[in-house]
Amino acid sequence: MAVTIKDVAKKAGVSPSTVSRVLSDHPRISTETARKVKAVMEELGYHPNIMAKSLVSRTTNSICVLLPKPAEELFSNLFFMELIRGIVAQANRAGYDVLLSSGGSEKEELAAVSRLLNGRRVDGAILLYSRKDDPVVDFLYQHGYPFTLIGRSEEHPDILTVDTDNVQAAYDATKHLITMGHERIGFVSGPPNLVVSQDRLLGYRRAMADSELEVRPEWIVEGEFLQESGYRAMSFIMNLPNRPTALVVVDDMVSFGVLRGLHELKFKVPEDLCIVSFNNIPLSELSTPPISSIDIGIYHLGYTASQILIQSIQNEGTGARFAPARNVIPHRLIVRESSAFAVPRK
Amino acid sequence: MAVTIKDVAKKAGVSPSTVSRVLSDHPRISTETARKVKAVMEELGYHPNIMAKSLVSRTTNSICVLLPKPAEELFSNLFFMELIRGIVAQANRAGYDVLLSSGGSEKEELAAVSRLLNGRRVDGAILLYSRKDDPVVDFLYQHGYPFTLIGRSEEHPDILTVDTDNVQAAYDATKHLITMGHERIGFVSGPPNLVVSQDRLLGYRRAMADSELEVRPEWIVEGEFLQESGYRAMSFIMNLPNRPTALVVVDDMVSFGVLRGLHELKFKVPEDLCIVSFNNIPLSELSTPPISSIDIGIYHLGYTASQILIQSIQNEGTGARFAPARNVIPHRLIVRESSAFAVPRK
DNA sequence: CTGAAAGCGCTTACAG
DNA sequence: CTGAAAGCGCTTACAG
Repeated sequence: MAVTIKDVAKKAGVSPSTVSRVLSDHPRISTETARKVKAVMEELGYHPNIMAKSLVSRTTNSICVLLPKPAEELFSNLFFMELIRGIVAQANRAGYDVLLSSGGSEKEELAAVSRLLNGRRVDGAILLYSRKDDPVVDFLYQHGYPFTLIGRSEEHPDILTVDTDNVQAAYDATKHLITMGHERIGFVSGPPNLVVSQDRLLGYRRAMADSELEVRPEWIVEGEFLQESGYRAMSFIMNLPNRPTALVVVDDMVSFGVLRGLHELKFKVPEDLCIVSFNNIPLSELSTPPISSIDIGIYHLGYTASQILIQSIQNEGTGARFAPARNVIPHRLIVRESSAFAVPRK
Repeated sequence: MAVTIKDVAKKAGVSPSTVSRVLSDHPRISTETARKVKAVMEELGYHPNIMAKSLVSRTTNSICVLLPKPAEELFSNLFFMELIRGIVAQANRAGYDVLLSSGGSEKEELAAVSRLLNGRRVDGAILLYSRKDDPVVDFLYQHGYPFTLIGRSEEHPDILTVDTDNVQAAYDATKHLITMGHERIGFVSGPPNLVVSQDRLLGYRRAMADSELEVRPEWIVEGEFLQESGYRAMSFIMNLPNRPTALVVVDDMVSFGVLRGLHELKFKVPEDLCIVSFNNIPLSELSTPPISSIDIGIYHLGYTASQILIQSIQNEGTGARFAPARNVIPHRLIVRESSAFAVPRK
């Protein structure tokens, strides 16, 4: 049987209320009493029961993170791990625990969220993905539970989100290639129904248009956030009659596939084809050649998501809102060897 | 204010006890009553308060996973993510929630564990690393809390662990190279104080000894579980007068460094040097060339760790023990291009 | 098969 | 500054 507040109270010759007050550093407690009670707690090895505290305080000091279903694991595990590291680091710093949840099916996912939030096991949630018409988002939104979306929601512009300005990021990536003298630039995209694919494609188009460069439909290939996509895209793109001299690739993992495909086809990077991609996962500087990539600050995204979620939990009821609904984490282009080839001027 | 058991009881015209019994599928409840109560629960949108339940049942249906400190993040994030995926999948299936915790310093780590276990917030813990003289292990062990170690403990042979037979795995890897005709085989190791480095080195030595092959000290290089280590090792090893024709490398990430180093030095894999490494992370089949690797079933390791932990939690008190203390997950060699070069017979 | 009562370990107005 | 009491939402012997 664990030591309770009563045991401490009895041994210290005070009431349970007093022990509780010492525990929460209540101001109106004499230094003497506090000292004595603390000594007894130490002596008895007292540890407050978190569940009991939660029950009465109606707050859990926990948040949950919802992993996407395996089927939708479009990004690399590296991406999620980095996100989670950021979330856990910030949450722990703020005194919050992080609960991980991953539903098998969409139904299970919703059931899990309902159990955790309705069951008052966590104070809020972070969603690591943004789908269209997500029932989980609807659930959280309708019940008024605090939550943060890593990504962007088109349906609910007022919910808390942390995101990259993907349009601008793609614009920057494309502009970099244009500055290097490239005029025929292709785009290897992800699943067309994902907001991130759309945004990055749009940024690419804008940069091309701003420089009055042609975008041919066959230069744009859609696929998954998987190496295979990049791999497969190469045999198509490199066989085009007037093929691009550079590519903007939607994700580093896809770029790995691109590199492998080019290697097999005996093309050289960056001489035959320049590449810039997104996310700057740790491996992108280790490939042969190292890949130029837009660093979107994954850890920072997670860290911020946790921060604004906890803020909104703690300000619940007060109505105060410190973070804007949409939080954009700055990105920056890291230039490496894969784009280090200037096209000779004609 | 959320709907409680009392609200349901009142509306259904029964006592709270009955509602509670319906909730836990108590056998001695009439079908009629159960039906009615369930209907009311549905109607009112009742969700049991998990904290209240935990408080009285003295069990949380949660486990925590302790991430290694950033400083000790020797393995790749990919490795941990895969482990966590396995843990979360099994735990959720068994009706358990998973709490993630990562201490900044060793002190914070211990404080977190103490808070979670002593504070009865979780029923048990999984440690993702095995250090020597780990105070966290000592703490859990002395308090008799259920926990599982992913790795091997030399100090406490009786604690629950899930592990790879690393000696055998390294033996197999080395034997594979020997079978291909290699006689001068080197070993790129990890930090010498880690059990996994020691075990794999031992397996290598045994395989070499069994085949009566010489092991020269300069063929063995120690480092970190980082790409840099492999990278740096190459300029040393490839400049040896009588250099190896094959290498056993302690980890796939290190192999990536090895490949990069060899590429820069203009050596070809597998023609100039064959490579076999460990862990078979998803990327090892995507490098140029794809790396032969010992698949240690990372997801499976996590899955099993969760399984035996939850088993031991549920059998606590009964004294029953279904899993042996040490659980070994089988490994297997995946041969790829990096070792697909047979040394010509002399 | 069902209910009244006690209790899990804590907090917090209300008094004093 | 401190204590007695009520209560957070649930479970579970004990009766009947």
